[in-house]
Amino acid sequence: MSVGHTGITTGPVVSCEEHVDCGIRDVLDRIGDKWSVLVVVELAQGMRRFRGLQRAVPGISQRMLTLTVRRLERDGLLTRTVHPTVPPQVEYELTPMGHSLTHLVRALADWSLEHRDAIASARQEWDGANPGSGIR
Amino acid sequence: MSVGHTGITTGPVVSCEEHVDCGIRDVLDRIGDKWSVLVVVELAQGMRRFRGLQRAVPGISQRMLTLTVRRLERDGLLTRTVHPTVPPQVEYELTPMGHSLTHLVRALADWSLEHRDAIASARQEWDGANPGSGIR
DNA sequence: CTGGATCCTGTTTGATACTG
DNA sequence: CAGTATCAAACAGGATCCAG
Repeated sequence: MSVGHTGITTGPVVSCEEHVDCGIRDVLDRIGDKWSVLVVVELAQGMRRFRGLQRAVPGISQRMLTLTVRRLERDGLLTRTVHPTVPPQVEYELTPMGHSLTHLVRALADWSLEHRDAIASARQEWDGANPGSGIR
Repeated sequence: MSVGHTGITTGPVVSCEEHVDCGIRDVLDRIGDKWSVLVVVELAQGMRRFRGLQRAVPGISQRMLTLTVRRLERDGLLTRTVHPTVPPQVEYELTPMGHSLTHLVRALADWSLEHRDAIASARQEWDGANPGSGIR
């Protein structure tokens, strides 16, 4: 560490002016995939079981739901509680860190809603000006 | 999912009353890819040319930079200005909407920095408890 | 019910070579 | 400098079958 600007050694508040990558990639690799955000949003409303999650997130396959919750569990964003009953019962619930992530997701949703129209028209205009460009 | 079923509507934790997907997918498809955020962060500091961008985003290939800026241009997040000189000069600059996106990116970076340690240790712990699971 | 294991497909990305 | 074109590798995701 060579930055001694404020004399603080371990607690840099945010400064994206120095490095392009401020660790954003870590978050995006986590929530940027196809299903994680949807699962987190559903779990924001309370504990869910496997089937409940799958029903709540239409279109997700068994395989992808398993992979998604495993990754979220690995990152400490949710807990997985197995009840050794028959048939088996597994409960998924957000951790405090998982709940804090929902605030970020909220910000994402807000920005999305605020600009979706502008983006849609920008796309339409661009596609009109650049026919057959292959960009999507 | 939200209406007509058993009333577990435990309050407005997240205001996604109608759909689990509030349009978040639109944003994530846009900025969730490997390079867009890095390009946007670099452009947040001002106008850049093609080579400048490529130098500022280490590891990006010519091809991916081209694709990335084209998509961002299509979505109205940046402008591409061609100067018919020799050699050619192309300037990229964020639009107002692109700048507003940087605020969201900042929120992402904030959350990331705030929780990166907790996530790292959670991963380490999980990996220790689940050897050879193949999850990453 | 909760997954693990396999196979298969489309998309994304990187490397390389070439152009105006 | 600023791309385009092409090929191949890597990966994510879906479908299906099977097990505890």
